[in-house]
Amino acid sequence: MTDHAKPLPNPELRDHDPPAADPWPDDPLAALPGYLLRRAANAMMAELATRLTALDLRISEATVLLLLGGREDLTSADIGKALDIQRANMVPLLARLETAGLIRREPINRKSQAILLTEAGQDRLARVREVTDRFERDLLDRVPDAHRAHLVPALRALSG
Amino acid sequence: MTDHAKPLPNPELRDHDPPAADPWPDDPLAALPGYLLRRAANAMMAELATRLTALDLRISEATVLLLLGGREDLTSADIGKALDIQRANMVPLLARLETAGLIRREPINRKSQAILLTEAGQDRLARVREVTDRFERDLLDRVPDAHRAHLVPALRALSG
DNA sequence: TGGCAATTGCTATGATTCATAGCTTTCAAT
DNA sequence: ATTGAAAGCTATGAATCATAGCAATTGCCA
Repeated sequence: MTDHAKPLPNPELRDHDPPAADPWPDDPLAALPGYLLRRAANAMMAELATRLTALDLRISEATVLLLLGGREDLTSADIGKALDIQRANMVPLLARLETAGLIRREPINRKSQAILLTEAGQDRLARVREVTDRFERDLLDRVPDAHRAHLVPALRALSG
Repeated sequence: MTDHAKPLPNPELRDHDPPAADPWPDDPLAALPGYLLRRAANAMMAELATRLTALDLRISEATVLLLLGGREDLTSADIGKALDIQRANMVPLLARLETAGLIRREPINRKSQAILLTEAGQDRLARVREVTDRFERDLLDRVPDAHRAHLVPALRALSG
């Protein structure tokens, strides 16, 4: 939930003058993009998870609602493929959403069923959108102007 | 382990002309920085984890070795604080490293003990550095030149 | 100096996430 | 008509992570 690594204790060299630049001059990890990527993602996801508790949703559940918005033709397997969730793991996820009355299932044929939002699901989705819109805005606000426009393209290059 | 979300099936509108630009024109998540951040981090961490299996180390274990490099004064609690790992969860982590002969413990007083690398630990650390150096280089190589320099500053703004 | 709060390292435990394997039913293509 | 693939599910195990509590020790402060 919290993800704020503390600087290492620095037994010797208590006073090194440039107090700016690198906030953790003795942390061998602070410069590693991979490490920073993980930390940033952890911190942001923890933040988002916290905000979503007000809607009684986990991140994965909110993501499913987002994906379902406006669509009425997606199967459990489709959603799983889009979000990289195993078929087996879709079961409890959708079960929870169904129990909460947010989704229902519509038979496509005797094998497949479409997952679609109930009215309650649409309402909840609207609130999810408020939370995520605000979240995305806050997230971008945290990155300095000079770098902001580069974040999405850079991340996109990494996620494929 | 895999983290490659597939585009959604697009039942209607099979041919929309600009085939470039947004590779997932119908994916409502593709534009969200938070979502991309999570996906990028998952993809990269899966990749790093795979590379580290050759050294029989998990990411958290390799990170501890990295942190321990050159230091001989860090306690379990120090490491935990630096990496944001609960004290309780440091126990099995360090136990595994100790069993593997990579670290040993040196009493500081009757309450605390310093964690330090054995010779084998130093050797393993050297190999960890090779893997992570290469990994960080490959990671940065994946992001287009125009955005590369902005990644670390942007991530740094998000992790604190 | 005596006492008390904080720290250390640990056990135990539960929640969450995620991957794998296997099963049955159904669809689809040859 | 048969067979291979897909859908949806169960069961299970691994890994990560958070919480609570405990005993011993330390350090601060009156």
